[in-house]
Amino acid sequence: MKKKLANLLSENIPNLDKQTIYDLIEVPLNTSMGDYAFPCFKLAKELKKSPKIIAKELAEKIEKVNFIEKIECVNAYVNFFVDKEILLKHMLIPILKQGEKFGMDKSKSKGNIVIDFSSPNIAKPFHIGHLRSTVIGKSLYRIFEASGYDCISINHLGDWGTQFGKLIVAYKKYSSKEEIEQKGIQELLRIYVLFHEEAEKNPELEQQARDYFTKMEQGDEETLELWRWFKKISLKEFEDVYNLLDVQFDSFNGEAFYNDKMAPVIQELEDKNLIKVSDGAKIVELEDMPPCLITKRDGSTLYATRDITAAEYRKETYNFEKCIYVTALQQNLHFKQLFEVIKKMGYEWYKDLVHVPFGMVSIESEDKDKPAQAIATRKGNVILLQDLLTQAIQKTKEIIEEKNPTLEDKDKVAMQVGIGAIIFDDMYNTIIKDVEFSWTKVLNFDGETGPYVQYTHARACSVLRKSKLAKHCIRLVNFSFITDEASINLAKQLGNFKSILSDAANKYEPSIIARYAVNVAQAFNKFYHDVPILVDDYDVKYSRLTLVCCTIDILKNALYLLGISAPTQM
RNA sequence: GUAUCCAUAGCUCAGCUGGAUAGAGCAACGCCCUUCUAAGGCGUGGGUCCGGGGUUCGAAUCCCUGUGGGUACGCCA
Repeated sequence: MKKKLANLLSENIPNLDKQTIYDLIEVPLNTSMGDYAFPCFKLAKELKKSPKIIAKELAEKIEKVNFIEKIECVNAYVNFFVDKEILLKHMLIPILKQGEKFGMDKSKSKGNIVIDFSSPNIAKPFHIGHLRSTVIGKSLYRIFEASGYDCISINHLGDWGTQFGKLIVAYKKYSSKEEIEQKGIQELLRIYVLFHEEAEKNPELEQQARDYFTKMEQGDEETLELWRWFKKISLKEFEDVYNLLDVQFDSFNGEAFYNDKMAPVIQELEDKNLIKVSDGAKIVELEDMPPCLITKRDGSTLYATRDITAAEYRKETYNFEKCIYVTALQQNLHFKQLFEVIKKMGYEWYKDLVHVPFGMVSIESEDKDKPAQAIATRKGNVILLQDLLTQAIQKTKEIIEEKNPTLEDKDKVAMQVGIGAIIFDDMYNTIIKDVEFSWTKVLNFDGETGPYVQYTHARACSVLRKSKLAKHCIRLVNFSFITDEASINLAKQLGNFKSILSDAANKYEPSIIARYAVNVAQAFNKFYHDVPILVDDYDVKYSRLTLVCCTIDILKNALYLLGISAPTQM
């Protein structure tokens, strides 16, 4: 539609090329200003005439063609009113034809994208700080999958390091086999916190922890046995969480996986003359930023070493078009350094490495005047995801009992909606923003929330159910019966899906999908309120039901892209 | 100190590749269920777009600068 308009305009504007004209065309906020608008400011310079006069001349010059209903000139804008029937056809027919597949290019024809996300340090319980990476990563997975890529999800587990040395010390001093087997990760957390409390008084403990970790690195069977045991217990808990959130990983290759793969990479850095020795540590010097540490004074490896190794391994294994790291903003420098080292190694694919950073989560202070508190597992200042989800599901159940007590499958729906609320809340704002966790806010299901979108979807499904017409029956239709503003506005929103999806993919920003879902829901609710759907007149009813069907598909797809399920009743 | 991110309504935020009167939600107050799910819709109030310069016909948006806050900066990840 916009292209057609650009063609039409370019016939009348010889001094601008078609693409420029296309880019200049805007969609006015207010429908009283037409469906599309062309601002004439750019032309003013070239033609050396006031933009108002140009707009007026242009409006008179353009011949009316079939799809244009009216051309108006307001100030320096030429406003186009498109024939509503043609507009509706253009927006809705592709959705009606393709249904749930609309806008979802699952051909995997564009190559591979590796997404590294969630990646928690294990042996600590899953808390709200881990949630963001998990939820954003999963959404990006679906966004790129729907954009034609084959995605590979990698959980780069933090399953190696001094923290395990600490746990071994703590286990031997404060716990027992029975207690850990009985209480699982709760017990691991308890002794981990206790370790840090004791280590403040007795720094000797830290050294013991480092010694145990060194033993692990040297292949000491007794400590490795404990490590494997802790890892197994942790993974069990993580799997429960991933099942609840419906997240799957193609690979769990974490830090331990790269233990035996780093030596050749260090050698490669040496061979390429990138290594310098500073204070006994091996570093790579970088321009405009601090050097990247490759090995410690004692020869052991670091975070960056593992990430360089992992990047090379992933390129070899998956031959990715992009490799995306979903981590907190705090790791900005690390990734800048990592990408720069890869570049210095001579790999052109350093350009395909992308860091998608998100803001920090803190916990709202009970005293409102005090600042929010940082999450700190060591201090026990955490909100566990299990608790959060339990509360959200409980709250949902109460609302269902109150609003829709005869609903079937209450427990299932409560889970879908409660979890959906949490996921949606985490991605509704631009992901770079810091989040201050607040129980009252996260458990409020009014307004721009996941439940609002889900509710709208369920409402649309309900109308369709009551119509007694099957969804697949509602296909081609005479759109001349749709003339009111609420319907047309809804159709326009529905027609935006594809461009919203590509915008979200280009910006690595799931919030764009979330906000779009709310816009569609708002447009539908307005339509639902203003326009009776199940009326006696068959043609009117049928054409309005097309809008209902399209809304169902679009909302379902938008929620899918966010990793949220769309119940048909709630 | 250096780098980086952020600053828009009481609160949480959209808008930022420059364009028409700066938009939502929450909170507050008022209205709408004998009609398809009121987890909804409508209305009212609420703004020095952090300050100051600059570029431009035009700046919340771009550039410079100041302020306030977050984060990171060699042997953690």
